[in-house]
Amino acid sequence: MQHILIVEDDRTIAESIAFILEQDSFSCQWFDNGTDALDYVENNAVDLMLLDVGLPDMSGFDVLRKVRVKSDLPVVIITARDDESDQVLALEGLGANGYITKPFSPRLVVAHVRSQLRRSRTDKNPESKFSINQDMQKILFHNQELALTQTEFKILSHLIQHPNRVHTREYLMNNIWDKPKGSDKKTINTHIKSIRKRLKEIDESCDPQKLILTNRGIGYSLIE
Amino acid sequence: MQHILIVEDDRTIAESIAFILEQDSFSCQWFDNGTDALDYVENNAVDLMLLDVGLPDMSGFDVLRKVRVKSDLPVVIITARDDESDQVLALEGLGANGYITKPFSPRLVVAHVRSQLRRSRTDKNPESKFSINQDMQKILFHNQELALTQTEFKILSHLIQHPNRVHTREYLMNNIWDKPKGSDKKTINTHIKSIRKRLKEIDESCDPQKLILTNRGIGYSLIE
DNA sequence: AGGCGATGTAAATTAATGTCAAATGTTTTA
DNA sequence: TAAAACATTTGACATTAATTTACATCGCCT
Repeated sequence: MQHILIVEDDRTIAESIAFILEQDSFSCQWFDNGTDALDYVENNAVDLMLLDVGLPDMSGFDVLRKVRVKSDLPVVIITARDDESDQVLALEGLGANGYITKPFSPRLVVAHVRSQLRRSRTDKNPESKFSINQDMQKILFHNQELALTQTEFKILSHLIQHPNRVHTREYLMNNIWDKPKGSDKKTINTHIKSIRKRLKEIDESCDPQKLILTNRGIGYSLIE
Repeated sequence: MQHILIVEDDRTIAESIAFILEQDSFSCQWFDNGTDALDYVENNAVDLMLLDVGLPDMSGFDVLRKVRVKSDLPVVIITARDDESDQVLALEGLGANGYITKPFSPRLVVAHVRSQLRRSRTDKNPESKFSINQDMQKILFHNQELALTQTEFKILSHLIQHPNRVHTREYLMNNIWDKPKGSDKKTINTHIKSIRKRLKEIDESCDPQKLILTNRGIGYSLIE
């Protein structure tokens, strides 16, 4: 499932966007200010950011600038000002990926989101060794079913859905399954170990440590 | 040089767009109808298509549909009708990548084009020998991956992000990784040394001492 | 020449992760 | 409901990697 970050200080607007995005099977996280949003982006796997320009603590343009220092995250600007020079600045100067002017229907937002995410999907390797059946809670590896527990399923499917990037232990533990904060970080090691073991069971010749990479000091990542 | 296809039946508009795109060092090809444009797309290397909806022979939406059968070419729709449902259809249903409503300034068109063609910050700074992949916490040097430890990564990415200026040992040690103050300053030498070694491993012919400069008595700086 | 920093090597220290088994929690089943 | 079966968490310990320290030597700059 793809995860959308909504940064918008108008609660009503944010909620209507979130509502329709969730209907379209995106997951959402909402912040009403830039500071919290930037903090969240740093530590969580966000697929796209919807960013209002008029925020209480800082301009959305400043938020975008700060995001762009570190990442290529698709950012779609939402603004009440229909000013062409703002749009040029955002798209060309600051690296925004899309621009929507208020008023807009939530449907239009979804259209922009899908349009932006379509490309990154095609960038991804279509012939992954894995395939996920969310309904059945099953993952196929080389077309063979992996016997995974609940937690293992959650971890592995998250890694598969966001391959080629590092996921910190904190992130996995706090967001993938709801562990109280400050839990023993070694728990995740055990799960990873058993996921690797199960991969090996199916493909004796594979090197599970190269499929699920340990990024020392950071976390784990799945390589495609 | 990137090649833009303009499909627009209004000669004046097409020419003004082409003019400013060419100023921005894109090359352009113009057609005033869908049929010729589709034919051209089939047989030429086009990087992006600017597509008017109102064409004499067929709707721009039909052109887009036909393009999408075969390719993921970025297509930006240009239209005189500011109709939200059209926009939703184009972006979500037909797979358009951008949407501009008339009237618009040529500058805005360029902004959209650039926004669509921008991939990663990697090629934004093509002169730089380095690119940082924050997702994987990896640094590429001449497009080859550097095998860095955490501390080395932190130091080098800091140097890359603030090139051409001197960073004192104290600064690096206190800000990049939290060492207690008054630690042995030679620690940093060892890290720099090993970073240089890894640069040399990738590019035997390079002189790591000129890339990462020692500023005697002060600290280190990365030269671009 | 003298001093500062670079380099190479190595060892000691510290930290992160892997591994295993036992303890705890949860669900299923008889 | 109790026992069994399974899932998850935890802690102890082993293993591996990263970091720091130390020391000998070399070379450059003033």
